[in-house]
Amino acid sequence: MPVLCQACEARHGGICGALDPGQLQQLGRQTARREVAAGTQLVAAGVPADGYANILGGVVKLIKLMPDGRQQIVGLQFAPDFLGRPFADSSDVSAEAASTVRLCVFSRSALERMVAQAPALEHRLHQQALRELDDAREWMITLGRKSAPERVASFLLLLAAHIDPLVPGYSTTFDITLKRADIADFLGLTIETVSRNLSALRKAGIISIERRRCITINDTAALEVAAGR
Amino acid sequence: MPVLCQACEARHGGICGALDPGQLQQLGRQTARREVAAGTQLVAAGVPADGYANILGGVVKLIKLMPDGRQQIVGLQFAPDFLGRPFADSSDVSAEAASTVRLCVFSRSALERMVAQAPALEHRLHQQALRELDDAREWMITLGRKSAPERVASFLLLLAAHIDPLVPGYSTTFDITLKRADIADFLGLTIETVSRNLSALRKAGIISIERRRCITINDTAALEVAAGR
DNA sequence: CGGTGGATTGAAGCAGCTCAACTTTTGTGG
DNA sequence: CCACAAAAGTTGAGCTGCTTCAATCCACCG
Repeated sequence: MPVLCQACEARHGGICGALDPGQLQQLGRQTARREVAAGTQLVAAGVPADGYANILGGVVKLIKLMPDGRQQIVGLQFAPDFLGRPFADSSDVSAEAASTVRLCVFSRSALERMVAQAPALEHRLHQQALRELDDAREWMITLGRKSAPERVASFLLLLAAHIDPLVPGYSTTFDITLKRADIADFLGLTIETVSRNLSALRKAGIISIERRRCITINDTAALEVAAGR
Repeated sequence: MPVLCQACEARHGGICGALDPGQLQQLGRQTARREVAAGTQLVAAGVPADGYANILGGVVKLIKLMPDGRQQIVGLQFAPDFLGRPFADSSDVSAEAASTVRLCVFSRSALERMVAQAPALEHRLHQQALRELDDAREWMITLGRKSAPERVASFLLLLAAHIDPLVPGYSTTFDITLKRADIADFLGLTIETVSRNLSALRKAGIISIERRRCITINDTAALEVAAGR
């Protein structure tokens, strides 16, 4: 088993966990590690994608754009998520690195070859699609029915839950990788409203903020209440 | 091939399209047709589901509920969609018939047996999950970034596109199966705002409304503009 | 140390909500 | 089949929470 894959699989179930050592080695020969800077466009909506990737580290934004420029972040992806749209020439969402992102990239044909050999691989992809569907629907209630304070609290909990794949449950101290504008686009709010509500949580003592990017959650239970569940 | 399945498959790709005639017949022996009234709970969130179904006709609401009673409809399903959460004991969304719904129901074990025999069946389920994911993300931009008038117009277009699986593109005349309260829960608005904006579209001549339930789209292009794309 | 981009804070405006009255449709029993 | 009740929908008026617009602040970097 390639050393890289060991590190990758140590986390909870990347898709490669479906492969046996031989298959893993075969795929390993067709993959490349890459590190991209924050802001890099990884997938362009409507443009045929050249390949796929597994996320080894960092945060990826999934973005949908309206013709007039309004935009909505429809999902965040973290290690060890699979990045790309299987079985389609192009995706209708764009993906952009929100932080420095480490990727394990491979071609479309390489993936298709592996799927043909290992049906369990498609099962893993299917499971991830179902998980993303659950996440998307969970976020729909946030966008449709929660107030601004509840949305901001929900966002902090979501980030705390996923930012470090090695920490089970919530991380208590972490960097918000996203800019305020990204948070606003994720929450369906304006940057001013996001800022005001972060300040409110800070003043309430529920969180602490250092240097505007580093968050400490002082009271997880209170934050959950503030998030509306 | 069972006669029932012919009618079902005539529509665009229900999951059974993945089966050969022999497999179809085998599955056919383990299925039952059922018709349920509007309002019937089909899947309860968090409760182990006894089985799955294909939708043969009607509209199904997928609902998420907050502890304090606020609710959000996170999706609508139409024929020939598959209903249920594969590979999980329970779903975290509830499903309820929004109209009289005709179903082709089968047990969990029946589905699992067929999946084991026909890998193409899982591929179909996977494709539907990806389609639902696309739909959910498309709706997230509606919830997060569109104004009330845009949301109402978007809803009418969504309904027109799916209400009759035999009509390609948009139906021009159809019944809104949903109550105003359902529409509000789908759009993240109140019933009053939904009502006002339907009236506005009617006064603008873009749609006509008869007996409060039957909609005619007079100007599809104008409705698309009103929907924000 | 000064410049730049992102973040915060304040004040005013407005879109959608709440509350309330009324209308239309649907359902039920005589 | 009609009378009546209940449910669903519409419309209006006032209010609230988020946005908009504007000024200021702060971290980072040459």
